[in-house]
Amino acid sequence: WACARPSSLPVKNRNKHITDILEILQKKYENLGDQWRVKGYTKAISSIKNYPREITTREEAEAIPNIGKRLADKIWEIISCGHLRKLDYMDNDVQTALNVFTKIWGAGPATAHNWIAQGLYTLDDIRAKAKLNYHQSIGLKYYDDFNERIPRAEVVEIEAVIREEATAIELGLEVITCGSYRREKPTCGDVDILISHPNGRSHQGVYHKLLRRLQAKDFLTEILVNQDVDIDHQKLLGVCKLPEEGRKYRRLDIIVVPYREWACSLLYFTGSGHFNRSMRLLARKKRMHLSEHAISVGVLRKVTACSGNQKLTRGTPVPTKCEADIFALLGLDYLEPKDRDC
DNA sequence: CGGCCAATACTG
DNA sequence: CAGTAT
DNA sequence: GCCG
Repeated sequence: WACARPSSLPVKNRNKHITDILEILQKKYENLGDQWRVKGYTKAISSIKNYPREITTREEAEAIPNIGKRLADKIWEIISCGHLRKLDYMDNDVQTALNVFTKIWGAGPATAHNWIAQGLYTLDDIRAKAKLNYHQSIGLKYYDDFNERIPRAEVVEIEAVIREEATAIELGLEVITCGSYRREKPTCGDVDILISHPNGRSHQGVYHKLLRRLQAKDFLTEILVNQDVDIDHQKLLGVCKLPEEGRKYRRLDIIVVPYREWACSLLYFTGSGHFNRSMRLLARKKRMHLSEHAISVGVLRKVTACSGNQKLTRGTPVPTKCEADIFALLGLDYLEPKDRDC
């Protein structure tokens, strides 16, 4: 299980000539929205990158975990011909455009294909002719900034602004930056900030005041999604910019949760996404249910032909005070955030 | 074959 | 509902 | 895509 062991030290990839080509194919399937095939490629490419020797035969390839007949054939063609004919049949202009378009926040494979079907191939085409929804218009406006990594030092600055404003509203709030920052990555794609209050009630009302304050000082510049689920749960997907000249616009997520959900929220928003899915599947196998709200035991599921696993009972939520409680319930050794990067 | 690296919320 | 996002 |  990915959630059961820390990510190991990287090994030198002795088959880059193979993985480079497979990654192009994987990208193609990403652009098609074929998530399961992409997962298959991810596992296969990872296995190859961790393989200690240069692969020289088809049999050797097929013996590697997560490499089946189809990938073994492709690998053999790469080894023997130095080339994969399948790539020649790909329309590179289309693939290039898809890669560019799907990096617009709010545009995925379906939208990107629609645009190409309309004869649009460049960001200038999109600016001039595409019909954009609100999310996509913001994604396009800040295209370069959003696709730039955020140095940890800047995440610290952004967090400081939010903590200062939050603390001015209510003393004792917990404000913590999650995501790749908490996993100690050198740079981050966005800033994920989780807010709650240990007394279990003073988080209420903080969200709206915080948004107003951040907007008033022109720090929060755009609101993409404003989820106001109930009095206990709010989530912002927005855009922020530090005040100094030349600062970049950054994607900012703020989540406010009740303190009873602190541990599960912290776990969820720290990720990684892969780690979360792995942990949730393990929970399911153990007849539990893990979400960003809670971990429940005694969940019964019905297995039906058409809709797969459906929950019959919600089970009983187990109180948790920290992430370690969740690991323990699942029978796992605790992993530090930096070791959840898989 | 069907499951897999999930569960949930919003937009249009 | 499909699409996109976390 | 791979796997059982």
